Amino acid sequence: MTPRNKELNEKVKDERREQILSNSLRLFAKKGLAATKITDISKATGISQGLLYHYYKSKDEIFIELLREGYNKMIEAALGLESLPLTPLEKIKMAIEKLLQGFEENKDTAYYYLLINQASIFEAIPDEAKEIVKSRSLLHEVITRIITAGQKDGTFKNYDPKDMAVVFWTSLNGLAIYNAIQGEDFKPPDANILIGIFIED
Amino acid sequence: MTPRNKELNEKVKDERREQILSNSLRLFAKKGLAATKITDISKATGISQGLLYHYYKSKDEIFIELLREGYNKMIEAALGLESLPLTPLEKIKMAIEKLLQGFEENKDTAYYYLLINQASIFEAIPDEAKEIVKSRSLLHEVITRIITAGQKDGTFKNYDPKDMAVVFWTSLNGLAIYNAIQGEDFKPPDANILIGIFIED
DNA sequence: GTCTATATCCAGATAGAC
DNA sequence: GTCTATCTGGATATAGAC
Repeated sequence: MTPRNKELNEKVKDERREQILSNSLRLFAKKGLAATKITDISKATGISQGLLYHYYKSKDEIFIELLREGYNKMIEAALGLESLPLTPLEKIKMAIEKLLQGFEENKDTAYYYLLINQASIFEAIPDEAKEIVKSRSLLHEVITRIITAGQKDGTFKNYDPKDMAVVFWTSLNGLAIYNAIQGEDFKPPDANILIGIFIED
Repeated sequence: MTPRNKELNEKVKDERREQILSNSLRLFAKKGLAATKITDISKATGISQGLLYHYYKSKDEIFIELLREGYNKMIEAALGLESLPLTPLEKIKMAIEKLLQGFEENKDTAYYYLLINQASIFEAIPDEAKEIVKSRSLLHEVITRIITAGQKDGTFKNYDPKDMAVVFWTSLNGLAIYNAIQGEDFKPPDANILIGIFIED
């Protein structure tokens, strides 16, 4: 086998792994880890159940990889947002709008939220998954910093910034769930309603 | 067997059923329907696995009964709130405070939320459970009516009342989830933060 | 009513042929 | 790489003894 073919094969393998991940994300989000059968995933991907083990060594491994992926995306987005040359208010507005828009345009965004929720709430998930969700506090910290800055410059209300960050995240999480439940019927609420948490308008 | 004994036996049976329900609620909320094994429930209740089938004919039946119970409690609470002789603002304040307080004092309140979420999100739940969660819209309608009244009397902001009801419910739902995740560490955020969704303060 | 034993089924994972 | 066949374990539900 020439190096060229080797490279091509690797690419094909990666693509197949991508397909598996993508199908698993939807299934895990809509059925939950325990209720999603390995055959559900193989059927959705159009391969035999045995072949799936050629790409991943267990159902848990797929779940963990997706969870890690989801977390990384969120943390990157949060840190990216924080570093933009914007006022705190503009940052919060942008976060809310981007997320609501993301929910509407691409179901994957909301699916990742559902995965993280599962991993956070449920006890019966792999240890490695539990480890990943512990980093949740990082996201709270980013938002808390932005809120504190917004209070310093006088634009934000003066409640405990940690409380405000909790309300911020739990509200968006609640909306992600609502979006997943509504499916195609989802219509995002006016972003200004949520911004009322932070400022007088 | 005298009627007196019959009555007593019925009572004992009801109590045992109550214990099973109570343990199942916690387990279903924390592990999910699919990952909760019938032996988990019997162990928690301190009875043999076989005996459980004397009280309920399947795991699904227990789940459905709990779901129905949770819904009835919420709808009763919502309708009760609506009929109180209070202003719309007072009603909303009361709803938020009572719920946050309920989350803190009694984990069952949040567990019911988690059950309803599972039933709403997951596809792999019994048909009868799906039917129950369809009545969710009733709760939205009650809050929408209160919001509309608050807009008429000029105290509430003038966004689409349906959007505001969505934000209201999804926020509280998000907080219920957060509470369940935090467990004993849960400290409810200042209720006034949420009230900022509705009014200028 | 309560338990232990067991029938039945199904799912995760592996083995081996092509 | 891909499939079919199979092993193994575990979970639901039932049966039957006490």
